[in-house]
Amino acid sequence: MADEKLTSQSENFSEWYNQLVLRAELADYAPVRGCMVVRPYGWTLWENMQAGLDRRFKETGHVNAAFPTLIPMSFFEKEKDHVEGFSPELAVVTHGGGKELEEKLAVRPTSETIIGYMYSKWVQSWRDLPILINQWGSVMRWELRTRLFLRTAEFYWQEGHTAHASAEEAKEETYRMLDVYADFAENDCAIPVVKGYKSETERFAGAQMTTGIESMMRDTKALQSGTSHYFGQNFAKAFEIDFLNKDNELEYAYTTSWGMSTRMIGALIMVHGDDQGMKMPPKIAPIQVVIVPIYRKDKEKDAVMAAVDEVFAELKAGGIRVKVDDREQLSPGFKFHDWEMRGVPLRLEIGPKDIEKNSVALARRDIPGREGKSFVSRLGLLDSVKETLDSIQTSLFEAAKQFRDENIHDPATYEELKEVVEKGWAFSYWCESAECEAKVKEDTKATTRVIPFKQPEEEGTCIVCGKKAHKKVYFAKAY
RNA sequence: CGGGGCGUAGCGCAGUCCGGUCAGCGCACCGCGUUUGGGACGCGGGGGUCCCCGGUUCGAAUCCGGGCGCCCCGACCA
Repeated sequence: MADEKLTSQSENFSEWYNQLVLRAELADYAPVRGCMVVRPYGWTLWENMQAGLDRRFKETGHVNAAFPTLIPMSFFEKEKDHVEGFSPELAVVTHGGGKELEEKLAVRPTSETIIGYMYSKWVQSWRDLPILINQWGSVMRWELRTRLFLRTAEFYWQEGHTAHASAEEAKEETYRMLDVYADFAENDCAIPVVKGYKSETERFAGAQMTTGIESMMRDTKALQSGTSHYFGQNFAKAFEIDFLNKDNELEYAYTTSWGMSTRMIGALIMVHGDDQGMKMPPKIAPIQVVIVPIYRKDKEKDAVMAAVDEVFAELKAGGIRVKVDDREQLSPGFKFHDWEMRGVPLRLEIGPKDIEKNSVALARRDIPGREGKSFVSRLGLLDSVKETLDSIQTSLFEAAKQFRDENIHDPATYEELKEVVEKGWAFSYWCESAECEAKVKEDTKATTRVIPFKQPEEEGTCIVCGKKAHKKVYFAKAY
């Protein structure tokens, strides 16, 4: 079992994060450098995320398929920016069946190339479009510096790849899927996000436009948790995805891709977690309610366990993901801390006093200590539990939003910007030049995160160079 | 890839300077008993190629040479 206390967030935020991931049994280090094992508690969380996303993908007309892990190396040569972006981090298979391969194979770092190749075979006519395919899988990028969930050599994700007959339609798709991500992040994960464009330098390798959702972690650093790209005809030209349009003219298709990964788990931990551990939003929590039985003598135990079993059955039948912690050798106090660390949103205590009064004790994970405890009647318990879970879901979102908004600053001068990005985000006018962007990065290590879709009416002056600026952008240190 | 730290029981560590009762501690684990509304306790017990390879030595966790791995901090990235 874990040691008693986690390193506090204020003492050492990364240490807090690492300890929490290991102790909550979300993931563990694999024998291969940079790789992780996602443990059952972490994977169940991922499955719940997958369910929320997959439902939204299906609702927007997408279907799932699977493409291979190995991609001929030559495919990466076909799109100039793409190869430049990804070659440094490719893992390459050179041998198979004991022999050196004629053509080396890359372990996919993302699947634009192989999917582009396949789409070129499948598309001849405008009637074949659009193609709206998603795949769930893993990819590998040879990262230099890794962190569990945030950046690992292999990570699990989904990648949607679509091809369309017009630029407008493909752009619509790009925005639509970013909206899906934002909706999922805010409603299911209780993580407030900013939607917007990535700057030219932050753009995905090979994309004409990259959009993303950005959120603020408890240490005020920014994390991008989902992206959606518009490729124009770049990949279509590279892989000859062409079709006859309604005017009987040969035209290249317009493609998009969009992805969200297990990094979202890292976001969840860092957006909601506190010194006690995780806080799982009820909608995706692997366990929504844990029941801790409390008793002294065997006689009490029988009565308590009978009540516990009844409550368990009632909640389970009501569709709640509920677990009874019936470990005999551990004290209730230990169990309280244990489940708090794992982030279970609602704890239910049942002891002799509750049997007497036909009640149960509820303890909310989002409100620490006595304040979060209440005693409710066994009658109508399912409704009380559901209401409380809804309330926790909402309050997690509100708390995260408040924290984020409190830490977004509007510096008046460049000097002030430099101070502000040490403890939050700066929201400033920017002339959109790469030079000014680079200067901020050099001076502060903060980068442009997103250029929000929602922009003020007025124009302003660039916080860096003072020239006329049309856009406001978030500058922040990022993961 | 540079800088720092580390590798001894499942986990966290001491021991390494100065070679020889140094194979040890805490937690976890197993057994029995008492406990249980905010991190229980007593007694008994099991568990180790001291990261690997080589060298020095009568003798190496300890000294020397080489390797491997992991973590943390910096340049690239979902």
